[in-house]
Amino acid sequence: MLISTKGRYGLRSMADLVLYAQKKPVPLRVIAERQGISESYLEQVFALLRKAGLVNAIRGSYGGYVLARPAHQITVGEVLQALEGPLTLANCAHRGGTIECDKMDTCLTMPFWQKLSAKIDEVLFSTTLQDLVDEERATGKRQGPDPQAPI
Amino acid sequence: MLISTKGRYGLRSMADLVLYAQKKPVPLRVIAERQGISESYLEQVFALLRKAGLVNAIRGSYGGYVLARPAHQITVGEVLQALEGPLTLANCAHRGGTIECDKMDTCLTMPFWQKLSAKIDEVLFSTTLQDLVDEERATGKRQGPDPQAPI
DNA sequence: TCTAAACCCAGTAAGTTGGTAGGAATATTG
DNA sequence: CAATATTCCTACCAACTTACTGGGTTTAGA
Repeated sequence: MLISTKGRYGLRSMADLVLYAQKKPVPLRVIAERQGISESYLEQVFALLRKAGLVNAIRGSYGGYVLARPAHQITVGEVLQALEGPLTLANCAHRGGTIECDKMDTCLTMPFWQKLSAKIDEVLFSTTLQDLVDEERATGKRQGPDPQAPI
Repeated sequence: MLISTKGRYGLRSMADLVLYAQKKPVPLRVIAERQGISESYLEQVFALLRKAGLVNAIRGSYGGYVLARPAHQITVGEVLQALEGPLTLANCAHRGGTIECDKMDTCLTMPFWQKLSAKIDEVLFSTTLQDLVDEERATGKRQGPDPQAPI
């Protein structure tokens, strides 16, 4: 399992926000209940998301969390990077360049890691939160109220 | 860092075998020295590779390891799977099907994990050890003797 | 003022990582 | 047969990570 619960819970929670935080902020208690996740653990997840500027918090009663940007402007890669740290496969293959590897000249595997990383980034940073819920709508799995429906 | 040293050391060692184990077995001591890896740690890596049927061991003096199959018949995916265990991103996305997820019906992220896993597997299981050294030859980085050269 | 929420920090049990150490079994060479 | 070089096996370890739990503080709406 390459992605920890932090990343998986966080991504599910962000998708949850897309669906349910259109009109007003959603409190963690509700997300935790709906997604079956410990609320105090989710706190730590959202602390990271907030620090990364992906969600805005509204404190006090009737508060909660909302997306900081429209769903189609937040990529899955941004979310996972905020929660899991840099998504590198090896030191020699990470977004934006190469770092510290004394064997760069002779390493037989570096080009492979870089190629794989590029492929992964291609998916991660081209898929947005909107894509997640759109796919869901297309297959007709979703349960909650239609967030796009006029009220 | 999604791939641990076991996977990275192992892949580098397998590439090393492609280059240097054409005529006779290569002892761990030599690989460890050439790749700058602890020999006793490499032992554990090669125990896994042997159990996965990817290398054959020759015991005793003048022994060592050789590839169990030609380099173009061993994929990077096989090597990493033997060393890292199943390369799944989440429970709901692993090679050959879906397992235990009580939220399958409503999970917004499952299709994404499956799509990403498929992309990764595409690279992992279409790249062979031979491809690693071929790329190396193309860019002219390699140092050792040409294993394809007639003797 | 009551209450519901975000926020913050500390701790923790279990598992993983990246090794080290010591020795037993096996095969080759002299 | 003896010496040597190798694989093979098991146990151990310290540091780190994971997936939480708990206790309290601050903030804002009714």
